[in-house]
Amino acid sequence: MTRGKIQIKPIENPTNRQVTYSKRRNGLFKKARELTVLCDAKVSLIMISSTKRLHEYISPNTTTKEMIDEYQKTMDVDIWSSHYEAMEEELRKLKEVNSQLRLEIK
Amino acid sequence: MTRGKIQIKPIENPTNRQVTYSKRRNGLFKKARELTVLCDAKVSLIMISSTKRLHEYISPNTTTKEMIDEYQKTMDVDIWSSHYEAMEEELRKLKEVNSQLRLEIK
DNA sequence: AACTATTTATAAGA
DNA sequence: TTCTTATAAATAGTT
Repeated sequence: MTRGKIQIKPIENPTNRQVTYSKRRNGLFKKARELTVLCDAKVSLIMISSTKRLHEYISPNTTTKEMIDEYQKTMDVDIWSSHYEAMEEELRKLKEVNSQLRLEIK
Repeated sequence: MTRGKIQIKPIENPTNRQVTYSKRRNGLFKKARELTVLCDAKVSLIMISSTKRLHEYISPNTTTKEMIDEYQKTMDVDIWSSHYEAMEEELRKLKEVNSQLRLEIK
């Protein structure tokens, strides 16, 4: 981009990669903030670096949960379902035990 | 920014607002893609326009759910809990019935 | 962290 | 919506 155009390909050197990540992360945050204000938009932006650090931006007029709910509704996917699985298993077992107990009473 | 610098404040004219939204949304997508490739990062970007349209970018090496799980872990919030309420109530009732049945057996 | 030469993004106009 | 282009903004390489 400057001092010579770059190719969009993985930066091998870890230090350079981290520096570029920091610079561009800030650039992305700024753009997200501007979009929010200029266009009355809602933006959720979550970034995880190659060193596993997490950074997020969320528009002031919303919440991350609200954005995810909206995403789920619009994309017609059920992002919560896997979280129900353990609970469903517990429910199933309780019902089974319950049936057994009723049989014993008879 | 061009043909004169702009102020970062709400665009009142709905048509202009929509045009700017489209342009900047594409800009943000491009930056998100570049960050992913250059820095081996994971990016989740969800945008909702003032006209309630939703657009998203998710890095190819992850999923929206994985990003949300990571967010939750890092931020130490429980974004799922409100989704469990009905199930928790059902579990509570089943356990109660279960206890009653055990009492009857005795 | 700062600097700056360039590239990139984009506002307004067509 | 899509293209153009003058200008503002972002940023890669350097210090």
